[in-house]
Amino acid sequence: MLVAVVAEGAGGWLREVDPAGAPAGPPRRVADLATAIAEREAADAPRWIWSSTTEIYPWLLRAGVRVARCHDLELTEALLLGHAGRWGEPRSLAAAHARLIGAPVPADPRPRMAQPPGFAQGALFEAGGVAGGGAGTGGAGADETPPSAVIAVHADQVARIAGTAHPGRFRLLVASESAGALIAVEMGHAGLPWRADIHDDLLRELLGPPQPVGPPKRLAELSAQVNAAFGTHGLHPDSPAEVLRAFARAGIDVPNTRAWVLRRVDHPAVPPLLEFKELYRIWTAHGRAWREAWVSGGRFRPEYVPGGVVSGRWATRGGGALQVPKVVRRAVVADPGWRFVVADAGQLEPRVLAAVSGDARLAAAGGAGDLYAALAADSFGGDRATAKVALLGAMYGQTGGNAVPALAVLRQRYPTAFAYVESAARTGEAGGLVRSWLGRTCPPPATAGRQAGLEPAEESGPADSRGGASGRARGRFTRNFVIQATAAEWALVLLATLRTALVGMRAELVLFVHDEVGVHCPVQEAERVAAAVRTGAARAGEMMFGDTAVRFPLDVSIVECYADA
DNA sequence: TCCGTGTGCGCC
DNA sequence: AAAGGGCGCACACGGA
Repeated sequence: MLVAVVAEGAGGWLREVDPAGAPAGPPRRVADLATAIAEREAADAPRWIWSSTTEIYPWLLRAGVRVARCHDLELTEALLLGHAGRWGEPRSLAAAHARLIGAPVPADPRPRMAQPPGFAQGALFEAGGVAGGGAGTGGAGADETPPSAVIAVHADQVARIAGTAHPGRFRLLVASESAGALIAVEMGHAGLPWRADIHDDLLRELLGPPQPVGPPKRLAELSAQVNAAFGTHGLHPDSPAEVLRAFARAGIDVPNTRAWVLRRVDHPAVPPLLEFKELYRIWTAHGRAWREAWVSGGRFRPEYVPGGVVSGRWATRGGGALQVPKVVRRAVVADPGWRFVVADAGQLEPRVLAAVSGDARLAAAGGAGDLYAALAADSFGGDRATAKVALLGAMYGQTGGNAVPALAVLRQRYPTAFAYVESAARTGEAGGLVRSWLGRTCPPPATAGRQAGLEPAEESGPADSRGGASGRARGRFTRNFVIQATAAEWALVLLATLRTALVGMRAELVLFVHDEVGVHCPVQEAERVAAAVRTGAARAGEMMFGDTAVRFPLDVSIVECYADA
């Protein structure tokens, strides 16, 4: 069953909807929306249709209400607009409804910086003007009684989904995207356990004791060593311009000061410079200031943004939760008597390539525990490293360097898989659109390929098909998109499946980094959680690709500290 | 002083 | 000749 919902102050409106999207009962006004949703959830757990999980669900969670399923109209609208090649059009409920009735389409509101507790609800959830201020709508036609806009847009989306290239897959995409939105809010609500005392010890160990003024001791020492090596005073090692000038004075010409460039430079300033860069990074990006901003009550609470990346990967708004340096993960420690179950999907992207391309030979390799080893045994004379470079090169668009002979082997031995990524690249170079397995669509060149900025008067279209730099860049982008976006879908399906499996346990999802999930649970539940995550991975493969030889093995560990995973 | 851009590195 | 995809974040820099 489906129930459309719209908030209005602390209350709201509910109305049953049938699978085709038509109203299946009268609209019902409730004074206490959270309680009404909780009661209905306990009764038969319908799929809730609402404008935006990000807006409504934090408020429900704070009221102690969890839901099993939803249909997020905004996220779905974005997926459908993208599928139709209309990237960038407003996707709010108000905009979708305006398009539907031929009214002027309002722009999407700017993403807010942060959401303080008790953020106003009300007008957020209904299309502009439709709610009409609640009680005042008595004189309007019945069709405009809330949640009429929610119902109308949902019905329209159901119809548009049916018109996509693979409706069954697209439905799975919409369901997992919506589930991901629920999970993102729940993860932000739960937070990642974070031990401030260990974090402090770690910072002191790496950076030395804090100084009354300026950087910690170790950083000051390294800075002095760099200056001594250059014969300078007051040079700031984090200033690329100053470092470049210093190298130039020493007769060393480097294009930039990136670590991998400096590593090949023979000069006494290089070792302390490299160490400085590494530690300075930790001090500025994950030091005390960071912790005071993002860690509270023993939990790191970033804000996740599902679908924040065009490929469908999540992003974060503040806190950098997807880039916590490995050394800093020592501060992520389970509560007493609890554990982390951390699962990492190994070799996910090459396995996805094997599955989506339907290359039987590559799929056979993908049925093994180590895909690269199987690939090496099959076609590279047992040379695993070369096999890996070749496959990664094919997926990222590398065509030169050491990988050339290996790529030729790949092309000859796995022509179907090779053709899959080559086709995606050619489509992108010609200005076309490519899609993930479930139907997420890449942005058009006007949006995505702006980097090189060489575009003359002709905007989109096959302007670059003859091979300009920006055309090739877009080819690499679309080549990778079909893989990365499908891998993101697999991870999302796994996450949604796992979430359902955890219902009834005390276990909580607390971590999701592209192809890695983490669950915080009592030690007694750890084995059950580990089994659930393995089952989830197998289910995700089946739900996405049906009967395929490709396996998606997980590396699962049960640890007290995230750094040990 | 403010703010947009560039640089460089963290993660996958 | 070589040629790598996607992000977030903090700082330095430089123009307004």
